[in-house]
Amino acid sequence: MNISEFAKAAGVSKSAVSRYFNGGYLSDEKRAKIEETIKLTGYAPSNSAHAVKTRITKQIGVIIPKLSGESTARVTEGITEVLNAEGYQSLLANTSNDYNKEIHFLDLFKQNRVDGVILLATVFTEMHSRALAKMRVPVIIVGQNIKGYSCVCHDDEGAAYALTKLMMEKGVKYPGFIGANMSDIATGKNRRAGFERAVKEAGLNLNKAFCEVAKFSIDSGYEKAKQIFSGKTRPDCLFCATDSIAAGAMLYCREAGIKIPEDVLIASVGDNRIGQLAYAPLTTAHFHYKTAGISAANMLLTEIKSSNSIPRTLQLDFDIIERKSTMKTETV
Amino acid sequence: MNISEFAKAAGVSKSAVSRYFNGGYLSDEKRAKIEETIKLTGYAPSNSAHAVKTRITKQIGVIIPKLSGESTARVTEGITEVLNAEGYQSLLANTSNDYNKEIHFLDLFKQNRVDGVILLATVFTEMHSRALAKMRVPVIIVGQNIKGYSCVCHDDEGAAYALTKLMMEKGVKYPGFIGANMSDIATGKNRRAGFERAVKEAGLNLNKAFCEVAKFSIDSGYEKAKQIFSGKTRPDCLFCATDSIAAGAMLYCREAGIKIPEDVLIASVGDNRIGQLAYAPLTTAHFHYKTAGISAANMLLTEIKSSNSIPRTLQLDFDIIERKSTMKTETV
DNA sequence: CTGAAAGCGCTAACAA
DNA sequence: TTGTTAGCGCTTTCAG
Repeated sequence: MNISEFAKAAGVSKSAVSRYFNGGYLSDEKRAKIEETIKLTGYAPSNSAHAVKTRITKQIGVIIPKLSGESTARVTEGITEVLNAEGYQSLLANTSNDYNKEIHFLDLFKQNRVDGVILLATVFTEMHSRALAKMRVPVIIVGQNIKGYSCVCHDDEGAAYALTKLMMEKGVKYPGFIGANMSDIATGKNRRAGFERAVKEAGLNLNKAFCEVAKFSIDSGYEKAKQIFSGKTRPDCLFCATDSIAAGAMLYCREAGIKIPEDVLIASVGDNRIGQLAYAPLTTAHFHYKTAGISAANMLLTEIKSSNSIPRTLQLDFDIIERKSTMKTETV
Repeated sequence: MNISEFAKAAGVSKSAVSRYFNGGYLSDEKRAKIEETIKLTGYAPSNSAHAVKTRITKQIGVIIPKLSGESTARVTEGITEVLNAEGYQSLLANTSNDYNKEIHFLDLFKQNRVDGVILLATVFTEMHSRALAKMRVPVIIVGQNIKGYSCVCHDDEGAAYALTKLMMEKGVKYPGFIGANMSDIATGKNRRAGFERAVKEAGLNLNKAFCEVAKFSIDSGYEKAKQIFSGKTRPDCLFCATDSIAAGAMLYCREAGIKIPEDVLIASVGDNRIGQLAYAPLTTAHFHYKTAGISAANMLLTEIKSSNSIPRTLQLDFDIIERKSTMKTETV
């Protein structure tokens, strides 16, 4: 059923119907007639046709690196919550950590004429800039701080620093590190920088054999921990870039009989549920992921409404949560 | 830029451009011209306009009860993966466990003229049937087995039975249960049924004081475990409807000094990552969530293509994974 | 193989 | 307040 048929059924003009749905002048009488006919027919106007005329789709493209991961899930949850509340819908694109797909989805979003885009970024390349430049709609980047774009991000360096420092203060001597790929500025580079700053401040040397780069998974954390702990000497503390990596490392430690925190302290960033319940509850930096999603969505909606606004960056703070994995009395 | 402007820029007719994008007859010469001009201008045809004409949006509405939860995330991941691969986009609607919102989103999807709907169902009411009846597109229901609809679901009763039986065989005498709301047929009713069947078969009586209903959260599991374990007598085994609930229960046990598996066996359904890493690794039934998502999406796509097909139900099997939380030698 | 033209369902002047 | 009308950007006959 289309607007003409519906208008006829209701005994009013197309315009009246259009006005009813878009809030124009309308007599109560016609309004009542229309409402009644809606109940009868279940008519709902077509978004597509509406979009062709108005160039407003009320759809937002959301690009995420993966769905089954607590942090991205929480960000996405925050995003969709405010988007839905404001009458927008989310076109969700999952890249499965393949950032070439980000470009692909950006193109798709262009065809869909979305009103805006939120990109949960990992690696940001030249290709990304080019693809984003072509989008004629506001874009918000979450999780990375990229010059020239509106961003919502976390204090990765600060969190890694605080966590590492907390361990340093327990008097450890041989710091270990399992990080993420350095091309991921926030998770890879910045967290590593924070770790190194704290190590340096403590006057310690970094043994390269204790430093590894893992993928974002428990399995990968397990493997890297195995490598690190299978040498003659072992670290007495381990900073992991993410909770998943730490979870994998802890799994290995349990198997290998390495005690946490007696033999090695462990800390990581993210505050996943997993860390809370682990056999050695994990010291972590709580990032406000959902808040990040909410903020990003609000930022986007603001930009959509005010058509042209300058890029701005929102950095969210973190909370250090100390749990058993670093609870060791000083041994200096 | 629209098709007319683009056609002019490329020196061809609108029809030629349309044919280029939709695969009609076209000379190589024109094809080349068009391709070149696309590179130059970055033109992409509007999905909305396309949808108005063809009534095909290439969008699928996906309704989920929540995003940050491993099982739904994995189902959704499976869904989006095949949808994207087939050139469809997912309009994601998160109800935050408020099933009135499901009706709302169904209405929205009608306006969006989505090509199909996938509903990760929890509670299914009369309102749902009515709303679904109004949709003129194929619908697949995931997670529940509902008469008259195409469904992809799990063997909830069987999994609960197998898990409970596994515990019964260890010679326990006082079964405990933390379930989900009975209005959720799959998770609430069926899992409870499986549990009770195994208990009955073992010739044991169910102490009502050891049975609780929890929400889908760690916190709720914790609270209910507290209630169950704070009486004079205690259960010596505990079946939980979900891993989150079990996780909460384990958290309480750890606090209360109740040893797993020495004092109480625990098992639950879902195989969340959390169970693997827990201080007492959790015995669980692995449900193939991602496969469910993939199957549902494929089923939907099939229905979309073949316009009219009869409802069918696909029930996925499970795997029992025994871990330490039930590893107790028989004490008969 | 190609272009002109009609029309998808809707909105938004405009004149009444 | 209202209805008429001219499109929005695209597809798709249809005649060439």
